[in-house]
Amino acid sequence: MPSAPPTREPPGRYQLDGKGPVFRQIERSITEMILNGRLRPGDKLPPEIELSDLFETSRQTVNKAITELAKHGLVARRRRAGTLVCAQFQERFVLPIRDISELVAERGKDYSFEVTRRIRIENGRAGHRWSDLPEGSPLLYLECLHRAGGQPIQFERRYVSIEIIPAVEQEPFDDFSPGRWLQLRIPWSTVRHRIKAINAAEDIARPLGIPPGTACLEIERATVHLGSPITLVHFTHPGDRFELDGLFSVGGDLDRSGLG
Amino acid sequence: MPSAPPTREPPGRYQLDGKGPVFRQIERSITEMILNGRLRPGDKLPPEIELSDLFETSRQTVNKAITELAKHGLVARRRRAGTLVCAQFQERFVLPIRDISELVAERGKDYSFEVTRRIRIENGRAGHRWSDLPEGSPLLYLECLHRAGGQPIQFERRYVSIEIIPAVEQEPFDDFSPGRWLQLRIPWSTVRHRIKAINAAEDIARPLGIPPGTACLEIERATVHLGSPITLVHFTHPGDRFELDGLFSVGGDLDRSGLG
DNA sequence: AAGTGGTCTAGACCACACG
DNA sequence: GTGTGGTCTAGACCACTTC
Repeated sequence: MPSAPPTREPPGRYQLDGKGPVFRQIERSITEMILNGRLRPGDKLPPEIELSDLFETSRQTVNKAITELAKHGLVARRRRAGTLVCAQFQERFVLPIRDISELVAERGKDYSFEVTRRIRIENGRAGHRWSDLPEGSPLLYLECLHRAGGQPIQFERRYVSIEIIPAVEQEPFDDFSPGRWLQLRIPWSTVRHRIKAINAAEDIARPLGIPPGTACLEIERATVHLGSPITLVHFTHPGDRFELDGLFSVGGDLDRSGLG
Repeated sequence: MPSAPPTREPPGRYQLDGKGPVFRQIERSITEMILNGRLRPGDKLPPEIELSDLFETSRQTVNKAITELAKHGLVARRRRAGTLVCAQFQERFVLPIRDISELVAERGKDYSFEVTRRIRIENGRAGHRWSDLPEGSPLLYLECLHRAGGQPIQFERRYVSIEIIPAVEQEPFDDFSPGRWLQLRIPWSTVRHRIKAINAAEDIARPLGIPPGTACLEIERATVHLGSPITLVHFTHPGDRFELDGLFSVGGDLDRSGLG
């Protein structure tokens, strides 16, 4: 270990630390001041012009830094009024939703899937309905079981619009799961997710190998491309075998977390 | 309505549409080309210098636009190699997690809460454990029921570190729920979420007024500030009264969705 | 009216990665 | 080496919005 620097500045003045791009240094400097409480919610930051003097840089560079902070919700900007530290960095938590095969692989288990059912139906018939498409639209209905280390971990029920993706009728899904296959073939532009807890009904409990009534996490995903609904899928996971999780840090990685 | 423009360009060349800031126009132009399939995964975009000629603007402006697209995952940039259209706009879905009182208010129902239990404990005793803190740390344990239109919608069990937030011991939580109170008082810097489905045990089912075994969505949130764990909370929601949802669109709002 | 952020320019130097 | 993106500058004009 080299000796400590001669003077230990109290962290967080309008001051650069020389590490990395200047605009990142500015971001860090101000984020630290907010986290330290040196800048408190409602406080006004100096105008860009003044900050560019304090940091001895151009106004563009300051603007880039502060605009970034505003995107992350730490400050709010308004012309004439200036830049204010947000009352609360909003409840801006976000949760990533990832592909099951990746998650399984990441945990070092074998991933496998099996298409267990595959029928052509018309929308609205036989208890199948996808309300984003008109009655009678031709659909492919798929059921697919995903396993981690041999144990069922996700049961998938999916509708695919045959009008939009005619090729789906011929596809055997030997190499790729329906989700992957679609992902590789069709770009999406809008996706809606809904996440809820359900008690597993008999038809879901059986393939998953769990007692009926077991709590399951259900993720619904509706995918649209340029206004056309492409696929609607329900992923069902036994509650004791799967959870969503996400870590979120303000300003990137200032905080070494303190969490396991 | 003015008359339609004389020529209808096929959408998506390297061309501006005159609406809004130039860098947004560039973003739109390229996003459209990707969604249209005019630019396909793996395709290389012209270098910034060239784009700045095509769009008749400065390189800075082009850079700002493309950097944005890269952040959204539509393209990947590498020095020397150039800018490539991503194979798949990754599974970059994210799900916002919001405060229950806001959600309730948004749906036009009355929100209320009630602190139903409040005890001081030492970590690791009497069945209470928060593994991010050492054995024996003084904690405040709170239970709190949140209602929407009189109906229980969220049951909250929370630990607060008394060492970090001594004031919490005196706080009656009359005006603000524990979550709000902490939010106003303590900034956080890192948050971990876990979401799973559970069958409601008796002690949770009773306050929520649901039969034991009912599937519930459980959200765990651990909050840390500058390395110090602040609070750990479990929110439990009856599966039939609550769901998380989120809509995600590529490139902002190009797509009018096609979803209800 | 004036202060503040929003955007744009033309040019520059640098860092990196590939050939 | 050389092409490409990454960053920075000094200056400019404009658009809000509050004073």
